[in-house]
Amino acid sequence: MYRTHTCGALRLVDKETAVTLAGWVQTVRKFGSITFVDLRDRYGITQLLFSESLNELLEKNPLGREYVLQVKGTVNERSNKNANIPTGEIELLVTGFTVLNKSNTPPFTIQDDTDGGDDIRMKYRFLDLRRNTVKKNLELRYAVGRSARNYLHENNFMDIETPFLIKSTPEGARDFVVPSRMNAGQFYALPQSPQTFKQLLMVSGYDRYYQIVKCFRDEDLRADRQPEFTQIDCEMSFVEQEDILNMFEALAKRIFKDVKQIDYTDKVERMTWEDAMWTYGNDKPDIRFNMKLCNLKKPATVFTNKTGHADLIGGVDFKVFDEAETVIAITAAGCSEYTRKQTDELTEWVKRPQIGMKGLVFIKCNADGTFKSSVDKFYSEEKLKAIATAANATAGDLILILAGAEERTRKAISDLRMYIADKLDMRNPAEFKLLWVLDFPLFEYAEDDNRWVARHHPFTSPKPDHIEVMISNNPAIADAANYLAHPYAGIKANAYDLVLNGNEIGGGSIRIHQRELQEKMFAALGMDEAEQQHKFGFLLGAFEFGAPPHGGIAFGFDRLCAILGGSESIRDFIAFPKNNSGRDVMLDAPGPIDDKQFEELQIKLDLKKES
RNA sequence: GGAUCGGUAGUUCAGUUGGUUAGAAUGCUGCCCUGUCACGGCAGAGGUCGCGGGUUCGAGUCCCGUCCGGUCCGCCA
Repeated sequence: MYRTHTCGALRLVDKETAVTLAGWVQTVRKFGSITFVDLRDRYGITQLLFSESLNELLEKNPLGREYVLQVKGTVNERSNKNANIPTGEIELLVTGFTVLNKSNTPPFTIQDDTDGGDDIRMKYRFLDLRRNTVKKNLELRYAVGRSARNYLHENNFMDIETPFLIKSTPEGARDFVVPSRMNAGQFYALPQSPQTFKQLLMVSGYDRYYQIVKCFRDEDLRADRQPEFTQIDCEMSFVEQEDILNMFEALAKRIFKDVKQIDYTDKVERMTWEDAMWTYGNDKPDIRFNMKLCNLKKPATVFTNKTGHADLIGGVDFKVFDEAETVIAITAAGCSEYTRKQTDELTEWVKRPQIGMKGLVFIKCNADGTFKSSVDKFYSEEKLKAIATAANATAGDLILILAGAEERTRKAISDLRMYIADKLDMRNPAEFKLLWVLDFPLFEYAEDDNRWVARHHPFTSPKPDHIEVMISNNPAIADAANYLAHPYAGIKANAYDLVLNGNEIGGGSIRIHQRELQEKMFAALGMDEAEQQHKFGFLLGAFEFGAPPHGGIAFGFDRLCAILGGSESIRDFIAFPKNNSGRDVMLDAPGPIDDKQFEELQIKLDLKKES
């Protein structure tokens, strides 16, 4: 038997017990003729005490960092206790030991506050994973998964595996492809999600399905995006949107409870996509803080029932505003005392290429009720006051205004809102606030191809009221410049996103389950009958054999874990993540393959040269 | 596809207008130390300054290219 206890198990009640421990040497502290060693495993750290009698043995078998050690001894009450660790009241008085394996000196220290940078830690990820901080993240991930599985199991969901080797359907994200040896010249694709399979499972009658499953997308990466990532993938039959929202906000609450011991009793707020875009300029707003947008001008299009305060800045006062498609203000509470340097910094921030605005207008609402703005020479005190009232600003606040093309300005002011909120510590990492965003547009206009693309995916059903519009209109876009006038632009989907603190953690929809509507949808996306049959014939066929009404949702598991763990990056919540370029720096993957492999695949490599 | 920041000791970093022998901390090695737990003290080893080219009397420092890493935009149904 290698060990009788783990390194986190022993307490004062075990005093005098003879035990055997095994683990890794964390540190060796030689202190004259006695030696302290911290022995570490997954469960904790136990201090070992080597007395003078063992010095000869220690000289023959020296110990170094990360050596794998088996020790026999008796549990001893410490004379100096350490309140910082659970085993701090005891130590093991060593009677004998065996070095099970030696170790090279690790390239970075295996400690919470490691001296290693990301690069070296990823290269030696197996050592990084020994660190407590990384281990805690993986434990959190395991807890989230367990909580989700328990909840879904209790609600009759059944875990069913779906295949990884499937067919490429270049709609949406790029597929990772895998060549088939037995079918020379043909390729599998790795699934971007098990979407069609879970729908087929609904047709098969497995009315509540879930899977915690890897998905693959060959797109460029970010701190919160990996080429292979994990979803909590769910689908239900005989449900309406309301059923799904209730079922899965309860799942989110359950995870909060199990993992963070948070009783999320508040009702989860709901907001239409239009309201989210209008009020926050963003389809995944962080609603932990207010700072709503004030549209100073009626927007050109997009919104059907929204009007801005056109009268406040209409006319011929300030050319930049008068000519801009959109003018939007936000109020930074209590910032009227910002110095020139601080406002300049904000201006520089919005002028960065990533934001891409030409400038920033600000109005200081002074404590005495007067105003000081960068547009004083264009606007009267009365007008500034009217703007302040509209922007919900009071004395002591700072109003920030961006103007420009609608889409860009909306995105910029939304980014600025988050930037200001971070600056003012309005995003409390210990607070969690969920939000359902509903009624997304069904279609998006793809300028490059002058056609419609599915905003969510092509299996999403339109709102019942909008089905008629979809069926009775031709999807062809005659006037590309005025695509928003096309009836399809206004069609809303039975789709919903679950947003947590400004992050999309889940998204789904009520699906199409009738062949005719699905065909119409494919046609709207520019697929003719032959292409539909070739790519999705199996699904269209299945819909003719009693497909029930159904819908579902998928949660981004890695991202959810990162948010619950208080991190921006999902990499620390994945045991073996890829880097920014999609490489595994530990394996040095991807890499070339042998000529023999090419031969078996009957493939000849002919890389296209860059022009 | 694009923007931007970085690459100097095992590791994390500093390195001034280009100027003698490239530093610190930590880790590592040796010696001393019987209550440490970020132990302490003394001594020591450790560098193709990512790579290639250029400018210069002289390049870690300036220029060009390239590779690698971080972040972001596009992209991510």
